[in-house]
Amino acid sequence: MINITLPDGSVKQFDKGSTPMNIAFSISAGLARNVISAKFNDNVVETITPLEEDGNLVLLTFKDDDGKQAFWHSTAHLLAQAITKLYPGVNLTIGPSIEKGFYYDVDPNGQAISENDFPEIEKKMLELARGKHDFQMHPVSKTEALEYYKTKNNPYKVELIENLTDGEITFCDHDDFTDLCRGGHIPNTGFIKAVKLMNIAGAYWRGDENNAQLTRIYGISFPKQKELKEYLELLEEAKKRDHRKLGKEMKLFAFSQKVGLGLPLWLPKGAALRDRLEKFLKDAQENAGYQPVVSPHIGQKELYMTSGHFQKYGEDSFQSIKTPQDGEEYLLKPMNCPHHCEIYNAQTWSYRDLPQRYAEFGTVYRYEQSGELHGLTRVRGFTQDDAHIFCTPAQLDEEFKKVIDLVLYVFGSLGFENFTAQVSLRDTENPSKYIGSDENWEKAESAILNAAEEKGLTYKIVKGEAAFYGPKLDFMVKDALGRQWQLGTIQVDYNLPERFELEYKGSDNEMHRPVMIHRAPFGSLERFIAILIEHTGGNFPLWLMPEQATILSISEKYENYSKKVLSLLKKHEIRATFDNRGETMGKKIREAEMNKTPYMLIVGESEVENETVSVRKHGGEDLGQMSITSFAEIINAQIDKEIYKFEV
RNA sequence: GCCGACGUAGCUCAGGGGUAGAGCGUUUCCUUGGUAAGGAAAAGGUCACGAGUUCAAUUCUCGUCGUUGGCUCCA
Repeated sequence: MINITLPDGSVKQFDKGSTPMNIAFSISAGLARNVISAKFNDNVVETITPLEEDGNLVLLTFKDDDGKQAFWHSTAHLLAQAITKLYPGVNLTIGPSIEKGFYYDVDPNGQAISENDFPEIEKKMLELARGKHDFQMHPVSKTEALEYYKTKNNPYKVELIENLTDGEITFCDHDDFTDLCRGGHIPNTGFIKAVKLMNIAGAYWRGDENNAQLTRIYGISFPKQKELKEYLELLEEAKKRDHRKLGKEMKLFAFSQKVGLGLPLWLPKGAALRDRLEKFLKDAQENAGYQPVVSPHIGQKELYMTSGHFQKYGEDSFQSIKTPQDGEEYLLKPMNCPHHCEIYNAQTWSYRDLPQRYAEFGTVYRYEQSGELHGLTRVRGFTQDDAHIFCTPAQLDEEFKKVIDLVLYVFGSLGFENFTAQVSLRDTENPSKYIGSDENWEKAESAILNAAEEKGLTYKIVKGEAAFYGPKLDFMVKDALGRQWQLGTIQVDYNLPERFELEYKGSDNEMHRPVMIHRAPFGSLERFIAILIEHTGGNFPLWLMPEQATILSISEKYENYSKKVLSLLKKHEIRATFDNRGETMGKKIREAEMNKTPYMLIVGESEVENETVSVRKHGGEDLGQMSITSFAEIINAQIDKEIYKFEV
């Protein structure tokens, strides 16, 4: 007998070799019908895996994340089977589950698979699924496994197997299909009732652009048709929040082919929104002891040779700017830090002067790959809310923590609660990607980890994601479609101070090297605003809204009074417009609703008589008639609630 | 940069080898209206650009540019 501990803490005895499915049955038949996977001692196992020892068992259904993963991974097998049947000769590679669904990478071996083929593949998959074929794992020896795929002429699987150790290699069979697989399946294909192939894309084998390009098919599946329908509807809703669509509709920004790829143009409403965000952060930074600085948009090539940026990125960047004089080379500024280092170097410093915190909304230009450009989230010209803190090594921890506070304040004020903190460290196996000594890197990395710990951040560590000069703490936020973007970033840097020979005089009367913190709470204004648009669906906090109120006159007769209201609102610093067109009230309200205007002020005979406005909120709530002053109070109270001061 | 899809009016999109359509928006006229579309008329397009096939190309083919979904990259 073995003792199985269930999630509720209860311990039950079962025969040795009982499977999770046996155990599910012993609890209830209903549960057993829905169990698709299981976790034994934190490892995902099959529902038919015999359990041989005591342990904790979690039975998983499609509602559990791990259950979904098993479900989707199993569907990937099904996709592979369908493709193999429809396109004999394709070479299968890998087919994992992902956050939302699964994909399979195949080498089509010269055959063309396109989106047009999806319906046929989906049909085949469902047809195969209906056979209720069991997924069955069995171990194979390395020799056997290699033999199997060599016969099939599949170099990809052979490569995968060669990197595995004998004894840990398993195949998974279902129906007449066999695939190399480490496990995590649902009991049988019959659970898969709804399948949708989402898109097709090129992907490099093993993610290396020097390797062959494979065809990747993305898909998603569900136990019920209804769930698929709901998922697709959710996707449609998300698309409505796309910042590229809303940015155009709300006249915030535009792109022009004539101006150039990835070079955003800010229209008046968007520029004003940006301005408000800048002012918001400038106020907070002033309270936090930052000093504004300004540096030019270009700098001598030599500057970026000193920093190392040119050696690292020069080839793939905008090329140098020609001058009438021979031998002069200037570059568009890709980073503000070299300039700020020279600002620090403009005078001599004592340890008593540190930290120096230099802040600049600096516009930088980077030649991003054309395929990578994406609305405002990935552009070639953008403005960083950049600052560099020059401090003594002893001040580093404190300064770093203060920056975390500032970033959290910014995110909190703008409603970004669902961020991921990511500590990006260097890839120690690839030292040529980085500059500076091991000692400096270790100091910088431990400073970040300590600060993140002390601030109680939940963070994940990613090796190999550091900047070339130092490790980072990044704050990542997802867009409407679930794609993750880096917004805020804080970086510790011992290396640029060395390269720029930055110094201060210590209490010991000797010269010392300061440490630098690079930081940007927004990251870039462009990307931040893009994500803000997607999170709010264009319904920004009132203090950011381009248009806070609009006056809708019931007829043109009330033009004079409406204009008076408009000027009163202006006196109260409320951004308002006046719609005096000869349209019906229904139409004006509809348009204001579509426009996302937070407050509609209706003006007719009664309002003129009483010197009031009738207030309708976006969404339909009727606040009734009130004086302009009362309305202004409501607006200001709401703004005060939304935006608060950053205190150090 | 790589693989795939797409590019028709200001916007959203339909169409299709014989030089174009809808809705919304715009303009004008009628209507002067009380909480999500009042009515009518008009203007508006080298069908992204270039080449090829064809009697004829916006439609088919190729190329370029752009957009887009991924991959790679991201100081």
